[in-house]
Amino acid sequence: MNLKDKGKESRKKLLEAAEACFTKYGFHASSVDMICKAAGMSKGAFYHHFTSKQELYLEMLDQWLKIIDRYIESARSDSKNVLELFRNIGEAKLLFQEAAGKLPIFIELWVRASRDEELKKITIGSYYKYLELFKSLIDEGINEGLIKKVNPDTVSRMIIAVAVGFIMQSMLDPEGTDWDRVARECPEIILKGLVRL
Amino acid sequence: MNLKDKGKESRKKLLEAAEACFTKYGFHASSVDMICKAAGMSKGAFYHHFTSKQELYLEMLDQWLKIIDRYIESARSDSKNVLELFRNIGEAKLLFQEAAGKLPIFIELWVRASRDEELKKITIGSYYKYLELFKSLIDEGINEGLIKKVNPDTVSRMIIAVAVGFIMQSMLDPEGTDWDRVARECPEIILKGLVRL
DNA sequence: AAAAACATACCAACTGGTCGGTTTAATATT
DNA sequence: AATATTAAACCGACCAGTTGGTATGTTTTT
Repeated sequence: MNLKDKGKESRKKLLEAAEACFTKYGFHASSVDMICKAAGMSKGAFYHHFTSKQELYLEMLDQWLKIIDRYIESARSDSKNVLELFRNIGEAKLLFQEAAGKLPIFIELWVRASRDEELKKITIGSYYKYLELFKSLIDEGINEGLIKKVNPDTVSRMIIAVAVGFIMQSMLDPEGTDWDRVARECPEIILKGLVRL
Repeated sequence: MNLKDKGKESRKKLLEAAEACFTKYGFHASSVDMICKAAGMSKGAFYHHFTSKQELYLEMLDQWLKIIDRYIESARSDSKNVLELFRNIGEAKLLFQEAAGKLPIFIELWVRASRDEELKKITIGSYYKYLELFKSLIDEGINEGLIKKVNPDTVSRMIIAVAVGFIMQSMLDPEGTDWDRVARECPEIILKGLVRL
């Protein structure tokens, strides 16, 4: 293997080891030493590839956001209209299976971001991206007559709240219920409402 | 002032200082030294009143859970039926004003609890308490014919998801919208649904 | 030979917690 | 009322352990 590829591979190994540690123990409790050992490499290698622990964290985050992007994009292209999109997002098999292990990191990021300006900028950037996406979808739905005349801002934030809230709960109480089922049923309830007419 | 009262007061001062620090910097980043300085006391005093940083944290948490209890209780007694209760909980003036500053601690607790067995027991205990409360309320609503025949587990977890999700968002983006308004409008939307009939 | 990739020893800063001693207030004794 | 005794409240120097990060040297590929 040539040098460049070896470097890339080491970088990847470190990133994967870090991800595993962060998931298990959290960002702070995962020391650089621990990550290095988990990756089977030395501290020198670590600081050869990354300038700091935070930088590695940001790169990890960046890769993760790209995955979410792809996921949303695919849900979007699989859907004929807004209602179907919501149902497809709720399907969330990807979110609760493939990426389930990474969710604690995501939540921890959110908490850290509220106190770290650098993280906040990045996180809030993505947050607004999805917020605006949802808003425009709801607007669209309203114009098409599919959705009631509601405040798109409120509803968008509500959708995000539900998603984030489920992640939080599944983290605390993973065995408490069938989260796949909850994620499946929930969009339908939001769309149709609780009150008996 | 007598000794006993002086002790209680010091304890209180430490708890308040700790709460302020935890809110601003988080549990980990708030060192015992920092808390002591903020309280205007010494480390000796700290460890005279608490056996560890964690113990203080747990006591703070305990007091906080009692406040939430009182809040839920009052919303409950102010409501004639289930639907009204949901609307009153959504009112949430208490939640987003009086206690707004404490919310980051609450979320951080949640994240820490997913990794700390002692914290998890306590947190999940409260979680189930409210979960069961909501479930029984929804059952009641279904029996009364006010609410559609939905899965009470799903809906209960959805309600908690919305609440927690809003807290998370208001933490990251406090000025992004009128969270009071969102909290007011949201229960109505959940009750009535999004789809135009 | 040059440069990228990696290893090892090391450090300054900081952490939660301890410990011996001092102050202060309540109580018992004279 | 004055004094001695006791125990809670408090202080701050100190410790052992850990951390992120550095400095310097070695190996490996180009």
